[in-house]
Amino acid sequence: MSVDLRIIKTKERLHESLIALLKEMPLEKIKISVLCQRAQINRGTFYLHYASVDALFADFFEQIIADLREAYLEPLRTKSPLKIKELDPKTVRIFHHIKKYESFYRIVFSKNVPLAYYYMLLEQITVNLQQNTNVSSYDERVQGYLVAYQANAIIGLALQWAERDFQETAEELSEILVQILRTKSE
Amino acid sequence: MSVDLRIIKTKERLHESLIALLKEMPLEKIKISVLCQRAQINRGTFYLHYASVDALFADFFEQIIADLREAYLEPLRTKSPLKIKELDPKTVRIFHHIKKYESFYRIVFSKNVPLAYYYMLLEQITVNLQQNTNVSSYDERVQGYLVAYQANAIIGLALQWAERDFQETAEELSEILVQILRTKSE
DNA sequence: ATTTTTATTAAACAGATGTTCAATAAGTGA
DNA sequence: TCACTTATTGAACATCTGTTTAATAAAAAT
Repeated sequence: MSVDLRIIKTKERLHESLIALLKEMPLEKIKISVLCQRAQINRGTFYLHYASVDALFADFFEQIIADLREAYLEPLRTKSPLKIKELDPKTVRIFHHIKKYESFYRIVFSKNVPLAYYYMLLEQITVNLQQNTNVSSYDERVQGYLVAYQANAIIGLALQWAERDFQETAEELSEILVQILRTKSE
Repeated sequence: MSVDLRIIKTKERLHESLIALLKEMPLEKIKISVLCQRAQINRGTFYLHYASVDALFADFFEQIIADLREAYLEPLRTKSPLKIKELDPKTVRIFHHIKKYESFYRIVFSKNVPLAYYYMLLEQITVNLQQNTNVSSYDERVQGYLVAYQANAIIGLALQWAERDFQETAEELSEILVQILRTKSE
C-alpha cells in the first residue's frame, strides 16, 4: 500500500533536475519544459504531480522546514520545559538552520518568488514560539498578535542578514537578537 | 519635456483595466492578453511600458506606498522632532493606512504574489522608523538589524490582521502594538 | 501649419503552457 | 508466474507569452 515506485523515481528525477538547473539560473527562469527534458520525464507527467515549478520547489522547502522543526525540538529535549524569559535566544536554532540551507534561503527571500514560502517559514517559527510560550496574562487574540510580532521580527533579522549577503555567522546573529531583546526600550 | 500624452493615456487605460479585472479574479489569473483587450491597447504596447502584470501592479502599489510616506510625515509636522521612547505607537499611522487600502493589501499579502511587494512595504516602514530613531548607542550594523526587527514585526501584526480578515479596527491594532511594546519581557 | 519625432498598431513568429487522449509500459498483488 | 492496476508516454490542441517588423497615427517642436 506504499507509494508506487514509478512515482518515487519520477519525483526524484524532477528533484535532481531542479537542483541542477538552480545552479545555472534563478528559479523564475526555469521552464517546465526544460526541467522535464533534463529529467527525462514527459511534460504531461510533471503535471500529474505538480502544478508549477514553484510547487516543486515548495516540495523541497517542505523538507527543509521539517529540518527546522526537528532542530528546534533538540534543545527542548536537553533543557526541559524551559524556564523562560519567554524567548530564549540560545534555544533559537533558526539562524543556524538558515545558514545551513543558505542557498535555499537566498531563493526563498528573493523578490520574484511567491510569498507562499515566506508563509511556510513563518508558520513553523510561529509554532516553535508557541511551544515555548507559557500561558500568559493576555487573551488569546493578543497572544496571537504577539507571536506574529515576534515570529516576523525574527524573519526580519534573517532578511537583513540575507541583504548583507550572510556576512555574519549564525552565532553573531543570535548575539544580535540577544542585544535587541535586552534593549527593552523599543 | 514632460511625458507624452499618449503614454499617459495608455497607462491610464491599463490601470483602469487592471482595477476592473481585480474585481473579477485574483491577480495571478489576470492574463496580459485579456488586460489589453479590455484596455483597448495593443499587446505589444503593453510591453513597451511594463514587463508583466506584476510590474503594472507594482506601479499602483508605488502610489500607495507614497501615501504611507506622507501619512507618516503628518504627525511629525505637528509634534515636532518627537521625544521618543523611540517607537511611539501614536505616530504609527501604518494601520490606518493599511485599512484604507485594505483591498490592495489583501493582494499584497496573498500567497501567490511575488515577495517584491513585501519588500516595497518593508522598505518604506524601515525609512519611517529610521527617521524616528535618534542616534543610539548601537553601532550602525546592529542599528540596521534593530530596525529590520521592528519593521518586520509591525508587518507581522498586519499579516496576522489580514489572516483574521481585518476584523479589528486600526485603533485596536495600534492598541495591541502598545500592549506588546509595554511587555518588556519578550 | 508643417516638419519632426515618437508612440501605437497589426501581423507574424517561435516557444511555453496547460489539458486531453488512447496506447504502452512498469509496478503491484495473488 | 500471470493477471490486474496504474503511472507514464507521445501526440495533438488552443491559448498565452515575449519579441520583432514596417506602416500609421498622434503628439511635440519649430
